[in-house]
Amino acid sequence: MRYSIKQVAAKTGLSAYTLRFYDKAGLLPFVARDASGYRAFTEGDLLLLKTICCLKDTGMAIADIRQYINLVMAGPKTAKQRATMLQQHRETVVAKQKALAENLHEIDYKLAIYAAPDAENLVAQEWAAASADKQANALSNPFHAR
Amino acid sequence: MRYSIKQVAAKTGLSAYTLRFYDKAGLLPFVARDASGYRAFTEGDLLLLKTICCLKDTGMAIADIRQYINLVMAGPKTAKQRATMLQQHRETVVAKQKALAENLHEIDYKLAIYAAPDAENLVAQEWAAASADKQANALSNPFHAR
DNA sequence: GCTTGCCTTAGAGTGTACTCTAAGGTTTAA
DNA sequence: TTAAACCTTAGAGTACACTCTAAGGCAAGC
Repeated sequence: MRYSIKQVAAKTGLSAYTLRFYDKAGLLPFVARDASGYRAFTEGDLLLLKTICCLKDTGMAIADIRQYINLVMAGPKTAKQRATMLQQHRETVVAKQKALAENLHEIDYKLAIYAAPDAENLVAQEWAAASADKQANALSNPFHAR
Repeated sequence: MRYSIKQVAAKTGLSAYTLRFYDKAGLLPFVARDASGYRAFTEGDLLLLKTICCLKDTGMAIADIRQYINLVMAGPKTAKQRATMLQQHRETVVAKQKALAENLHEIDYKLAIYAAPDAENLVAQEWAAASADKQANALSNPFHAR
C-alpha cells in the first residue's frame, strides 16, 4: 500500500504543507517518489512519521528530530546513540510532566477559591491585601474600591 | 518591600526584557512606578506574576492571560468568570498531561528496544521490515544493506 | 482535448514570543 | 563631577514552526 501526501495528512492530522515542510527540513529522507515524482509513503514510513510526531509533540526541536532520523538512516549500528538521545529526551519529558503537574495543582488551588460559594468574599480579601500592599509601599493603587 | 525589574527577573527566571514585553502586552497593569518612573513590584504583584507564569507555562497564550488579568483588575465581581476561564484551561492542561504520558510510553517502548543487550539485532529487524516495505511497493530503497 | 483535482517546487508571508539596540534619564559612590 | 550601574521607551531583529502563493506538471473522466 502506498499513501499520497493528502492521505498521510488525513491519517496523521498534520497538513500537507507541514509534511512538505518536514521533508524540506530533512525529517523525511526515507519517503520515496513514484514515477511522477509524487511522494509515496509506505506503512513503514508511517511508523517513522509516528515517531517523529511523538518527538515533536513532546517538545523536541526539528533540528534534533533531524539528528535522530539521521541516526536511523545510518543503520542499526547507531542503536546505542539513539538510546542516548532518547534517554536524554525522556528526562526533559519527565521534567515537563512534573512542571505540568505542579502548575495544575496551582490552577486547582485558584479554582477552589473561585468556585467556592463565597468566592466573591474570598477574592475581595485577596484584593484588599494587594491594595494594602500598594499603600504600605506608597505606590499608586490600581485596586481602587469598587 | 519594593522590587526592581532586575530583582523580579532574578526571582522569577524571566528576563527583564520579557517582563517589559509582558507589561507592553498588557499583562502587568498592576505594576506601579516609583518617583523616577521605574517599575516598583510589590509582594502582591509577585503573586499575580506567579499566576501569570503558571498560565504561561501550561501553554496559555498571552492574549488569553491578558483577558484573565483584565478580569482580576475588574474586581471581585468577576470571580465566576475567572472560574470559567480557569476551568476551561484546566481541561486543556489535563489533555496535555494525557498526551504527554502517552508519548512518554511510546518513547519508553523505543528505549526498551535500543537499550536491550541485542539492540542492534532488534533494530536490524525493523530495518529489514522497512526495506521489504519499499521493495514490495516497487519504490527506491533508502535502507540499503550496510 | 479539456476540465478537475491531484501533485510538485521555490520562496514569500504569518503568528507567537521573545530579544535586543539605541538613545537617553536616574542613582550612587569615588 | 564623572563613571558605573541601574532604569526608561520605541521600535527593530530573531527564532521557530508553520502556512500559503505562484507557476506549473500529471492523471482520470467526459
